Amino acid sequence: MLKLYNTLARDKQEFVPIEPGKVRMYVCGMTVYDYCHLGHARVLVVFDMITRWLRASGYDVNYVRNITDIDDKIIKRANENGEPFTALTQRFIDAMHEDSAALGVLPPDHEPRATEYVGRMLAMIQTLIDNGHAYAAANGDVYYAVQTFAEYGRLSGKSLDDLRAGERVDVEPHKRDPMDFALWKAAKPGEPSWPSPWGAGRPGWHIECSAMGSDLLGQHFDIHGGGQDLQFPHHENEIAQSEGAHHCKFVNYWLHNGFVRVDDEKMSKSLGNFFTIREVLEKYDAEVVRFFILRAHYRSPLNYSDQHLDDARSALTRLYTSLRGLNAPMRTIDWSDVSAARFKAAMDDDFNTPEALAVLFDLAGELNRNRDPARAGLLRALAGALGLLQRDPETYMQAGATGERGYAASRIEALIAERLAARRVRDFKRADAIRDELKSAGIVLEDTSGGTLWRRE
RNA sequence: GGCGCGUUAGCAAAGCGGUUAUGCACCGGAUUGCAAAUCCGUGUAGGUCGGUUCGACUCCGGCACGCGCCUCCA
Repeated sequence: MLKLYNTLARDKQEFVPIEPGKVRMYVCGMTVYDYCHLGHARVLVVFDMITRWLRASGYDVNYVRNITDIDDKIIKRANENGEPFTALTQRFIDAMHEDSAALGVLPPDHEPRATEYVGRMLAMIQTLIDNGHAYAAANGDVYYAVQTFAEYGRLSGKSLDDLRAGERVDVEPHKRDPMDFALWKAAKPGEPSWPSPWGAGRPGWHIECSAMGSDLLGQHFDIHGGGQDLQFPHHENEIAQSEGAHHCKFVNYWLHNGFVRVDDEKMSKSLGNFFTIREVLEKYDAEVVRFFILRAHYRSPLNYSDQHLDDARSALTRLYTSLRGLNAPMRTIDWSDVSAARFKAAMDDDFNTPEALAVLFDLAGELNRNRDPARAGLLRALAGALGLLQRDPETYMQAGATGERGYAASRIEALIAERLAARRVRDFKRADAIRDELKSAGIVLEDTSGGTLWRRE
């Protein structure tokens, strides 16, 4: 029985899908004006893991992750670059696809772009006006009137009074209430715009997700996810828009992943303390990064540092080491097996990946003691549910070893052969010199009964 | 100021009202020509003060510290 922490209920709840056997899930994706950083990597990996686990649990999942390809920052950045905004967004969409593929993130079933849904958004805004939830202001903006939605603040646990009393609420003369938010923004000169009944303009950020979600998944669906920072105001506003327009419950379960931090501070564009995915992948194997993310529970904060990545690499190497030289066929998982059952119990408990990984390490230890191919197959199959351990062990061990400062595989093999010859005549001085030379190049040799294996450090 | 979350060993990170988490690092032993890997073993925890309990890291309360949201942010 799958239980998940629902932000809306502030508690773990048993997962009951709207339609038996099916899960409809929407996750807020990226605003594409720059390369994705590690915070984005976490959303990608976490909801990929959740999708994989739901599928492993037998659900038919329809996973939608949108792309915001029109907004203030995109326009600003495109103007700075002197390029059409569409050229900018396409470039970063391509980059995002590269990054997520590297991290082993499966493509979502649908990846709608905001600019493709403007018509749908306009219709929804009109409905909100008709329903008395929205109003067109004199400046051409259209706002949502938060006071008309009684539940406003329920998701984030804030009351309108508290919000208004907040220190940083700016007063906007066209709004009836300081907390009202824009559904449609009137175009300023030189900005990309779409025609509308309220004049040329472009959609507000929040209406995008309401429109895309309801179009692809229906007015009421199972799971909505995203980073913790989207809880307020973005998701709060989505609820107000969707329920205000459709008069039915929007989403049953709200899932929010924790932040990636640097020195105990949130990693973010505005703080400037971010590391892009591609930056990190220059130094670390993508699977190590994925493992690093899944090592922490998805709702906990995750501190980024080279030391933690090094640590993750050593740990992942232990798992791959246990599979070395074993023919581990992928099989259907027998969930009645004790280890498999432990793994399932952990994952069913709000996707407890740290606990699930502990099961994998126990299996690795078991394999090191007893080289049983069937158990190796189980280890790989369980890890596969997390998108891990799917490569050949030697491929993983040797990946990234031949770089600028590394040695080509052929050269390593030649040196190993030379060392073997030296060892045969008990010239250990020469043999050790070769090993030291490779060691300084980041290559570790391991003499086994079956010959000498090598791996990058 | 309002609302919320966290504090576990050297580092990272879980479960659990009483029984080994797990990983990295470290130490002892086995193995090895020496290593590496692996195995066996030891040690290192639960911010602080109080309460509940036969018994609390685990429940309750105070305090301290840290973090997040209240503004674009995954």
